[in-house]
Amino acid sequence: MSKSSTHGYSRYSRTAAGLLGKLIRAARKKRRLTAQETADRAGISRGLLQRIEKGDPKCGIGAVFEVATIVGVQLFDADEATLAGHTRQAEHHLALLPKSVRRSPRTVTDDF
Amino acid sequence: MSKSSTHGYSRYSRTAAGLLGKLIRAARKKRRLTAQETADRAGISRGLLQRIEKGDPKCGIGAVFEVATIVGVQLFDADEATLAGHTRQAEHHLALLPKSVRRSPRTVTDDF
DNA sequence: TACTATTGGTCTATATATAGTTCATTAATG
DNA sequence: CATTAATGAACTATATATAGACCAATAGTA
Repeated sequence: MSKSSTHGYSRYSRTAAGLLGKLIRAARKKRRLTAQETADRAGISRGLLQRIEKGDPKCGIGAVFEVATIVGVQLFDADEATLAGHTRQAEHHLALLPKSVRRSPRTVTDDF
Repeated sequence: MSKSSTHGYSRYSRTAAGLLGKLIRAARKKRRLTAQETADRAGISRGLLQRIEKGDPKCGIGAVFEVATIVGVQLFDADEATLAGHTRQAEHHLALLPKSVRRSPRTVTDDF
């Protein structure tokens, strides 16, 4: 973090992470899953689950996705197969784009 | 990671993280943003951006959300205000749920 | 084709996320 | 009301994510 570092990321990112955490927590309780059992199923510690539900932006996205899936919160509201389909589509889309982004030649004249 | 640790998270989580990375990469190139400039705007290193676009599940969710926002990939396809509204709704929903999940009393009889 | 920005990869030092405890408090349930 | 599972909040040691170089290969432009 080379930027401000005082508050880290943008408000939007923090809001999004916080919302996801709350959705996870609500879904977990709705399904009557204990924090410990949920953590066990996800293969993480109970402490990390607490941070995830609190919306800590430093949590690994894999751990968050894992927990979200377990408690039934769908990020892309799609199953595995559909997701794979979207992946192929994204790859196809990506293949059509230039492989490296060539920045505007900077108007090299460097005038003053 | 106390589980298998050989491949880490579930296939679904890895697919989701990978898809998100590809979407970010495609969106970045579509907007003609170089990796370096995007990383600078997000306040992260170029190396981390590479890992994010590659779908590395170990990347912090805050960093991923930050980059996603910058290149225009909306996780919740909603703006800041709408997100805050959803947050309040989640909080309300959460307030109605029992504060701690009481596991089935285990049929304590411990019979045999 | 020549030039050079962009990218991908590797490596190291540092920061920090995580697991795994412990303890106190809370709140379901009987 | 009593019991005790569940939670929240520290704390420490270890694993590892990250920044910040570096270099080589690629691929846009002119």
